Amino acid sequence: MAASVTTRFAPSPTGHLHLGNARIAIINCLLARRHQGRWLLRVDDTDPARSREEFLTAICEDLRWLDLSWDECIRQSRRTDLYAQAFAELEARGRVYPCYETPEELAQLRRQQQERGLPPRYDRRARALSDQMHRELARSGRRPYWRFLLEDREVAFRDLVFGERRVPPGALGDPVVRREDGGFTYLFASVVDDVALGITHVVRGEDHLTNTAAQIQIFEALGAAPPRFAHLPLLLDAEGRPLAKRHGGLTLRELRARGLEPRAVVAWLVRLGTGRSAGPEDDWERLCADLDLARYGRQPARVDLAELERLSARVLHRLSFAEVRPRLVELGLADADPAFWALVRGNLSTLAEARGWWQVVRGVIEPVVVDPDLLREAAARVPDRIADPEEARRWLRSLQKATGRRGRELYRPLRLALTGREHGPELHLLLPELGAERIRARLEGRRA
RNA sequence: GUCCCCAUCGUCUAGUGGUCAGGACACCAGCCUUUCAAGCUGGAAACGCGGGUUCGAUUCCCGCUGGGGACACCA
Repeated sequence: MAASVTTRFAPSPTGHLHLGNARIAIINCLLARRHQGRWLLRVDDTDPARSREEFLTAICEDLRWLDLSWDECIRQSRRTDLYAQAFAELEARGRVYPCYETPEELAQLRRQQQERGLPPRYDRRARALSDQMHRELARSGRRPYWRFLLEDREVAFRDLVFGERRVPPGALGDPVVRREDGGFTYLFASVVDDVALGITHVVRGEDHLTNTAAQIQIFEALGAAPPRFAHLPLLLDAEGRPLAKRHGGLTLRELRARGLEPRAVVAWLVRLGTGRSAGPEDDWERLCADLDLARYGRQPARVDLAELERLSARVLHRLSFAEVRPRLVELGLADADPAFWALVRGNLSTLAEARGWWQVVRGVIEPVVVDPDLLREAAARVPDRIADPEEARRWLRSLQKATGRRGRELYRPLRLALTGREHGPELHLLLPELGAERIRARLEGRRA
């Protein structure tokens, strides 16, 4: 019954998901899971002009990348019968009315109102049309578009993020619910679906906040109790510009291409705006357990990609070999083993960097020689085998004695020769993985 | 243009008519360490501006500025 929670994520397939969309999706999913409820993917493809199948495919792919799985996928384009039925109900109750203005006329009306310092709002002029005129318009082939007749009363509701909201009568114009082409608008279809699907919590972006009062009236006109609403402030980029106005850079696809860990993206997005920071230990259960809509602030939060990238690296460092194995295979590292992963993971910022280390550990690299004398000495002393870190330590200590070098003086040249890099795993852990042959060759400055 | 929301360290935020204005992430330093990372310890860092109200405002009110959202036969 009403004990359960049902939420939905309602993207329109008109573009790729960006961080802001993803945040809404995740929070909806988390809220449902937290209450053992249902999370639905509702595809808002009521606008045939802008919706594209390939975007839907991409959206699903992106959600799966984040490891979000929906209980059901609903496509609004296949539910027009349902909307028509609800529309007929409203028509029977006199809550919708036909209008005939052209887009140009409406634009002109808005312009005139603005010039007079008035808010642009539909003036219900079509309500004044006589039956006679309706007949004439119909005969001339004009098809109407339809508006929902708002009641002149205050609408009050409590938003889970924005708090008590009161929308005075007259603050809103009658919303369009059906287009001239017969299609239903988002505003209307959304309500009908929320009723039909038993949505209990509508969590969406702040851009929908002003729709809410009108939608509440539609819920009520349909004889349904409105769900709970939570509107989250939109996200801004590092420069403080709205994400939606960006050309790119912050879509999920781009972040994935950049090598970010999906688990980091999820945790970071959920915590953003709450004052609590995300850590690598924040798995799904943890995020679920302390989700609290009331903790989100009302001001738009900024996206700091550098922060996300840091978190991503820390998440990566904790992944087990079993978890990354399939991805290593995808990277062409089918032979990678647990020892390799344990050795290098702490030095990665993205998984793709493992390839470079694979070259270092099991492949061929060009040594960097900065201290030939030292390296020659070291090469001459490489034992036949270095089986484990303990033996490696012993050898390094012996080198210390033999060369009189210690600390950085000793280790930096060795590291550069052996790995070609300034930084990396600790040498005593690395040496056994390299093997004596490779070590000797690289210390001698040979490509190996 | 009209309406709504917001304004505290770099960032996300907590908070109060009298507080050492707290935390987290980032940052800086020290320790540790063969490097990086991690870890530990310490440090620097904020109440947008102008008026009120008040014995006293970061807190309450007004204005300004700034930011966000809405005002589509888009969603």
